[in-house]
Parts: sequence; structure tokens; C-alpha cells
Amino acid sequence: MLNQSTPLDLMFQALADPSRRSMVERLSRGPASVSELAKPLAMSLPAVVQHLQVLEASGLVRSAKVGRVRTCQIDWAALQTAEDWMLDRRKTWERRLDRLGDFLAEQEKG
Amino acid sequence: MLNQSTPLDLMFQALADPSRRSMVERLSRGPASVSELAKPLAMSLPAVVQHLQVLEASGLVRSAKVGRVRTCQIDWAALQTAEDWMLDRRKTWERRLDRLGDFLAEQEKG
DNA sequence: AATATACTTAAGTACATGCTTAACCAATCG
DNA sequence: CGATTGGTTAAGCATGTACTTAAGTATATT
Repeated sequence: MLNQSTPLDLMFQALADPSRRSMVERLSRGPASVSELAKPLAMSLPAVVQHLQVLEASGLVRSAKVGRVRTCQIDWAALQTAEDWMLDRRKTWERRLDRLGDFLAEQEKG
Repeated sequence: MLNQSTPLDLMFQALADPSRRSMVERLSRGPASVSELAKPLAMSLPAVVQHLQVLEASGLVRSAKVGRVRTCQIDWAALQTAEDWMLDRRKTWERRLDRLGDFLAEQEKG
């Protein structure tokens, strides 16, 4: 893949990893520092920071450093984008079922 | 990653690729054969089949072969699983905001 | 000032992913 | 039957991903 990733690519890719989802899960309960995010994960700090970078690149998480502590938080609007894609698919699907229903009803009548 | 992927991993991973999302998008408008799925994609048939395998492994798509044609369709329940994960995060977040609101209201009163 | 804390940077490695081409097989059409 | 259509299998290759360890840099704490 020639690194022409769309926001949606980056978003779903970011959510495809259980460690990163655990970080998002933690952040949905409120902001946290990098080491707080790292605590439940069985890996080195640099690894966690790399996951964090993936999350930030996807837009799902933002962070800022104050003193020596980097505090992270969810960007809900970004998560919404991914959710919306799925909602759109479902709507298309439901419209299709409606049309199918109409068609069958017509058959019944005719 | 040591191939201990959960359903959610596979689902998000499957949706992280634009070709695969295009296939899901097509299937949300109704069933399709492998070559119908391939038509809009600028890649070889085997590549498309590999994407299809990823989608099937994730549970998002099911397929069956009749004669020499393999017909594919979305498994909506699976897509729902991914959507639910995101809804759960949002609910947690909203509960948190509610508690914060209550707290601030208390401060106001006291 | 010395030490500990909270990251950060860099480099390396093993494995996964997204393709490709070539060859193959089994239905169906003429 | 022989050619075509629709898909399948296998092998290979370039790039990406998920870690690791080692060393470094600020910012507190004592």
C-alpha cells in the first residue's frame, strides 16, 4: 500500500489493535498520562508511545505535554466518523430491504 | 502480533483497507459475485479473493458457491459488533460528562 | 547537587500484509 | 468436444507493523 491512507483507513487501522483499543477504552473514562495508559499493558514504554502515535495520527486521540507529563484524551468527533461509516452502510441496507418489502407487497396485490 | 486475534481485531482490521471497504459498500446494496466485487478495483482477481478472505475471516461477509459463481453477502450482525464497541465507548464518555455536570452543579449550589 | 521520574529517540528484528504472476480446475457456451 | 468464463492455488516479493533494547533529555524531588 503506497501510504495514501485516508482518515477512515487510519481510524479503523488504529482500532484494529487490542492494546490501542484498551488505551481508547481507558481514555473514554477520562484523560490519562502516557504511563497510566501503559500500566495495564505488558510491553515497554516505547511500544506504548508508538501505539499512541498511531492513535494520534488517526485523530482518535490528542495529547499535550505539561512539565514532564504528557496528558492524552479522546477526540470524540473522530470516533464518530468511523461510527458514521457503519451507520451509512446500515442505512443503505435498510433502504434496500424496504424496497424489497415494497416489491413483495406489490407481488402479493397483483 | 502473535496471531491471537479477537473478532473485534479482525473486524476493524478488515475495515481498515479502502478496497475492502469498497467491497462492503457494494455488498450493502445487495449480494454480488466475486468478479462484480472486483470490477471497480484496480487489481488482479487473486488480490480481490484475498481481500474477500479477510472479510470472511472477520465475519463481515459470507459467501457460497453455486455452479462456478461465488455469491457474497454482508453479515450485518458482525458489523453491529464493531458499531457496538464504539457506542459503548461513547456511553462511558457520556456518563462521565453527566457525573462532571452533577459535580459542577453541586459546586454551584454549595 | 544528586537522584528519580516521565518520557523520547534511534536502531534493529521478526512477522504480517497487499500485492503480483503463472498455472490450474471446473462449469457452461457454441 | 473445444473454448470461454469464473474462480482457485501457489509462490514470491516489497513494504508495513509491533515490538525490543540501549541511550538520551528534560523536569521534578530530596
